[in-house]
Amino acid sequence: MLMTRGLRRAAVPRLARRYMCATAARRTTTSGLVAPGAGARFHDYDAAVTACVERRALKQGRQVHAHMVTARYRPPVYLATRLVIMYARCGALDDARNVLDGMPERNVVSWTAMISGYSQTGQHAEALELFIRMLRAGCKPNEFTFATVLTSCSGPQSIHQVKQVHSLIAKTNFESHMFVGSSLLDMYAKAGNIQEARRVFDMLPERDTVSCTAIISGYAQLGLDDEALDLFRQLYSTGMQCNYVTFTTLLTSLSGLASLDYGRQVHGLILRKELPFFVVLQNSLIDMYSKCGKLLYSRRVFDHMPQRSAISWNAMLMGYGRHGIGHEVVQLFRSMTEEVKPDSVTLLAVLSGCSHGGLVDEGLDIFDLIVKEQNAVLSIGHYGCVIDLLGRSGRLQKALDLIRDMPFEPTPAIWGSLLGACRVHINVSVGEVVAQKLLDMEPGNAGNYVILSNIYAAAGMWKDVFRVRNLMLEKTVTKEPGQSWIILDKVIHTFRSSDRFHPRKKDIDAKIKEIYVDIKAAGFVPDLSCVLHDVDDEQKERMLLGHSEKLAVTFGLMNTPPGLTIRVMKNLRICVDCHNFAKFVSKVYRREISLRDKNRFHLLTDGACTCGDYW
DNA sequence: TTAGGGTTAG
Repeated sequence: MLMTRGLRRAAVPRLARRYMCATAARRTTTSGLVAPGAGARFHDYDAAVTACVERRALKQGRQVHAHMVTARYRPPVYLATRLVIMYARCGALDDARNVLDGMPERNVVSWTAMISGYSQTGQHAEALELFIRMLRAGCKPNEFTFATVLTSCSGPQSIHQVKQVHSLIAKTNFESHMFVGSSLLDMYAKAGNIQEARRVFDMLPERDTVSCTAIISGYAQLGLDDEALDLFRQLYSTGMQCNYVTFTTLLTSLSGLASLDYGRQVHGLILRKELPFFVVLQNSLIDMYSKCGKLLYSRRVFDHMPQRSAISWNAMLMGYGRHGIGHEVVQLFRSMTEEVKPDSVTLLAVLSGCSHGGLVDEGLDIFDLIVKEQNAVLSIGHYGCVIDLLGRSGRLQKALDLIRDMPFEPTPAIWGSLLGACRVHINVSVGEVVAQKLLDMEPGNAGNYVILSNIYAAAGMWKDVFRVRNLMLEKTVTKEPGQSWIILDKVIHTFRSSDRFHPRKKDIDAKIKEIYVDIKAAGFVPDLSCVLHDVDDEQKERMLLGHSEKLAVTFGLMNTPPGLTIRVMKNLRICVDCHNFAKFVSKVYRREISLRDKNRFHLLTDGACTCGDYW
């Protein structure tokens, strides 16, 4: 009876009503006497709102709120805060904000709940703005506020924002609070300052799985895979507890390193832990095996998954594409459409897979089909893939037309893709137009000069090769330092161009000279257009021999038994001369060579490569 | 009384 006093039954949702009754029963049995009044109504509303918060029941929550308004009930701070939380958790941020703005006084909980609502829906500017309003209103943030607001320090100004929030935190004791510290170090790492992230981590009085995972993830996100792996080993040996997020993070770094042995070991650890099924973790395993060159293992993981997300399919499609297995890309894509809806990444994976797999027309057909049937929103990346497909098939003019007609300003990557096609199809006229665009856009990028020089050299236009070299000398050109690595017995051996400091430099030099004689006898001709320095031909040959991937292949040949595949990784795209070198080594020494460059795998067997000399 | 930290494909 009491519970419906002043509350029309029909207006109160069933869920809320049930909680109201439960509260009434409790109160009746404990006190034995329940008097009607404002106190009773508070508990009814409180229980009802709590039920809605727990169940994310927005509709019922709105009804309870409407009931308060109709009954002219003015909720106290606590209850109004619960309403803010209810709306914020249900994603109804405008309603949450209305309640917050209408509160005669607000506490740290109501401010924080609202900030959290904005953070979790990606409205970071609003979150930060509200945080500032909170400070101006004289409300002191607590550990929850700091942990929340830090997650909104993103975007181009993130490092300054993190530093500002950090200076506020430093005035409190919250810097060593586990959640605040984890959030702080995570944001420093995301903003690119791994040193500061590490400093915060090292200062934490206690560490848990999340804080350890956050710092490892920080190294992984910045591509510092070696450091991520080292830190994991160190923390693991001192008793760090791992969960599925830790393993997912670690697998990302092992993928980057292409460290198959560690990858398998971690997989074994995961199996022994008997963790429940997590899609994200399995997706990481698919990606790790594919980037380690073991597609069959990826497929095995993929096939055994009880559930798959679009990301699982995309990871598998990318894997086939990366290995140049075009027909599997197309076949898997067809199966995918029966199970889940392809997304924009799927289209990228299929287009790039068809391009790398040599299935030009199939790729163009799928592109037309998806664009027509699904009204897909196309990004510049999709256009890049189609331009790549047209370029691969030699339809350079069509590719040029598409660049002119597409609704995006062409980026250097787009022109670069076309320039690569001009090199493969030795098209000087289009190549010159494209190169001019590129040289205007990024005059300091050495790679563009090299490819233009390759084109002239392939066409026998030696005067122009000379002209490009002089052009390059006039500018200050830079090149990301190339490095290659090979993993033998879990030890990573890294080589830089003309590595002078490798402990086995003498042995490697002797072996590479021996290889050079052998492959030259089999018909290898060095491609001097890959060197643009103003030196004589003999010196050019010496410089080419210093390329990091040649050193790594040579080191592999020296240190692995006959018959074993040599697996080498490179951080940039492989150069024409090194590709040719590897082809001859595979033939003369009867060795399969797997070369993973920035974009894809080259599997070289008996003088031929799976990329079909287009990459 | 309550708000909170780490993760996968390109």
